[in-house]
Amino acid sequence: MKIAKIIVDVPLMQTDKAFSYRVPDELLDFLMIGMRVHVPFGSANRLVQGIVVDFADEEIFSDLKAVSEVLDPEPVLTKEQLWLADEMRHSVFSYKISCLKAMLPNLLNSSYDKLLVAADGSKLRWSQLTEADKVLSVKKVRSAELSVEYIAKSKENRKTQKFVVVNDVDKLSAFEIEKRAKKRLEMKYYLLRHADEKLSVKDLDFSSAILKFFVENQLVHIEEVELSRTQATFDAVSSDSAKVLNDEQQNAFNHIIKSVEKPFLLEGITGSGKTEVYLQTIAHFLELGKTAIMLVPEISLTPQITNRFIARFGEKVAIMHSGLSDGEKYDEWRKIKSGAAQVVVGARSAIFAPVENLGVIIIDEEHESSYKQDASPRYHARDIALLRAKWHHAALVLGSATPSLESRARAMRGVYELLLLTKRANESAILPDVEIVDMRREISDQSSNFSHVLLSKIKEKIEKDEQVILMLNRRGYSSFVMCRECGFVVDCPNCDISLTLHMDTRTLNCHYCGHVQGIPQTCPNCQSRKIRYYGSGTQKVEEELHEILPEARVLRMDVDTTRTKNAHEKILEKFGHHEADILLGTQMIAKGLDFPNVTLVGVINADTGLNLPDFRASERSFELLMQVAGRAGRADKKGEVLIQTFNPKHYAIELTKSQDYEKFYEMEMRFRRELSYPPYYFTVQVLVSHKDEEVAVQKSYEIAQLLRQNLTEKAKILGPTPRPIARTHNLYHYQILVKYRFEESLERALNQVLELTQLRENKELRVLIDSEPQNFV
DNA sequence: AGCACGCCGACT
DNA sequence: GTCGGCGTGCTC
Repeated sequence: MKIAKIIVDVPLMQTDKAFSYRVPDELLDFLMIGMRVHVPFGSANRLVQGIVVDFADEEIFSDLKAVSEVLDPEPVLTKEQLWLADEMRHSVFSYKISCLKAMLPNLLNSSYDKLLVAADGSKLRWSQLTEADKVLSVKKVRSAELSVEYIAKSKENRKTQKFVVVNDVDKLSAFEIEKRAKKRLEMKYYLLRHADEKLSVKDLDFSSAILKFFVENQLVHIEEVELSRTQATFDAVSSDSAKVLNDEQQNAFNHIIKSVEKPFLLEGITGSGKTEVYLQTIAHFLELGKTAIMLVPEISLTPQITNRFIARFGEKVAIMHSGLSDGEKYDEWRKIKSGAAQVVVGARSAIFAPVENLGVIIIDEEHESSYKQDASPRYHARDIALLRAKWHHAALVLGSATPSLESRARAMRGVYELLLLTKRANESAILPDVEIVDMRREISDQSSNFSHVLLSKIKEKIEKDEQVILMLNRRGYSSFVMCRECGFVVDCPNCDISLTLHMDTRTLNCHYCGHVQGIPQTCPNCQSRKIRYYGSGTQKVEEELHEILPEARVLRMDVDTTRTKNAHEKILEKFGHHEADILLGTQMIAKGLDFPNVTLVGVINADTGLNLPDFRASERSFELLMQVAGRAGRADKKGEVLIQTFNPKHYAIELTKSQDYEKFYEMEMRFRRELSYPPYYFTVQVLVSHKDEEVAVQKSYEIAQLLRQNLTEKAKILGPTPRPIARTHNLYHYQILVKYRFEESLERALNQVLELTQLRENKELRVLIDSEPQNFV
């Protein structure tokens, strides 16, 4: 008997293993590892989706159930991907099915429903019943008036277009149609007139009944053609060809294509032409008949970037990002799977793209924390890339102007090979002048967001018809509502956090649990009418700018103005056409924008992110400032950068003036060493949540104790401490941070912690394990 | 999760 | 006596 080992789509600890099913005879030759199936599961035999991961001939279980249905004509997951899922599990502390699902487009996940079958054979869909009808139906099921049938359905769908094709013109013209059938006659002549055209059924001006008549009489047939949902992008881009590399670029290129011994860290200042190196590297591997994955942070996955790849590689490119609909993602996935696309450009999850024969993986802006998924499975794209590069013997390139300390340290230790780009690719371009403005000395109006020097520079640039980018650092910042009389701040009822003001919808929103409420007119605490908006949202800065410089045309770019599809691109396009003088935005304007006419970049508040309780606060601030500074003066005009700060002496800010990554690396490493943080130590965070604060405290102490018992004395266990935002979703959160170097039994100990949640007494306890956490706030 | 089984209290 | 409430345990 052939037995299939199947991982079922029930993400729970108790079901997190392969289940055995009998393979029915008719599927013996057909079923393969990596295919999706539907299997009966549980005492009621409801159908769930599963993935075949192995076969066996024997089984200790006696009466196996059989696979009900196979969903794929060929495997949707490769052997490599199944291996990746196994490898991933050592670090992500998630379920295997969750790892596998991360590799598949959403449309390949089944949806489930139930059918209620009456004695007369009539059927009702459970999901379409009202609550009252559901109660009624349950009773009828119990009295056997109705029976239940479980259904599972793969959501996959393809976009197609139907065309009418005339079978034989002569036959059609000879075919007699009664005179009174006016519409049919009309259609006949219409078809004869357009016999050599592709007539889309959708655009046809005749009813389906008329069309049916012609089909039934075999005068025409319907042809269904599959459409790609992402086709449109390619048409608008004009192609381009390789540029000449300077000696540094050429050197980097030569190294990368020569050896796959170890990963490369390509460290290049803004404008040093990293992208051109990427493009030519990919081109090289394509010539060898191999494929490539190019990862870009989600936020910079703009048409400006993707178009460069489309311009170079045309239809060989598949683009994957979160802005695509499920259908579009599925189409791109199939383009890759079938081999039609050989270059994948995408955000984090594109690291799982089903490419075969991989030649090179490139991770641009490798320091970006968004490469780590902050929901389960908590994988880091860099780790997956290392695994895939190993499997395929592919080259791996990590690129950045400001590498993460982890990567740079590995390069220093010789784990990665360091490749430097120190010159701007366009040699006439000069590095911008960076000036730091000490806001403590701005004696003027305390409430203003603008220093005198920044204002006069803005005026100066606008007069010269040049453009300005202003960045408002929103990290660790939000606008809230406070009463000037009693100091009352409007908080979320579920979370210990102040609500954020959204002027466009005129609501107060909780960014954690999604709670929304109106803006109060009077203070809920003291009834004073002096309840005001605080904080510097971009909207408020925009208003102030408008007041001071009424003649300046301002474009605002933040989460509020980019909510709709393509809003992002439209704003950038407008700015590029000089329809505005100032682009005011949050972090999102720091990445990858290239506007030659921008000669001034102003940072309104450099330090809001600096004091966050996160050991990477300095690193993040430095990266951000370096990045935004790179937006100034990219062409022949010299750029200027003004950074407003209350901490002018902080090294993360001071060192942006000289754009000195080396010095920053040195200082930050010293600090990391002193406090035993990465890259000197590895970290793993355990997050414990419970609706009762006392239980949360008690359980987190228990867990910390358990870890202490199982780890060596060299491991440092911090906490438990309340999270910076101690309560969200009506749950109290406590965190434990383990810092370690070599702990053989760590994985086992952490799995033991997870086992604790299986105890009945811990039913309401939530434990989350995050290896190498990126965000502590 | 989602379903069945089983044990207890409130009813025709 | 039975109906239905939810606590408990299992899923090849």
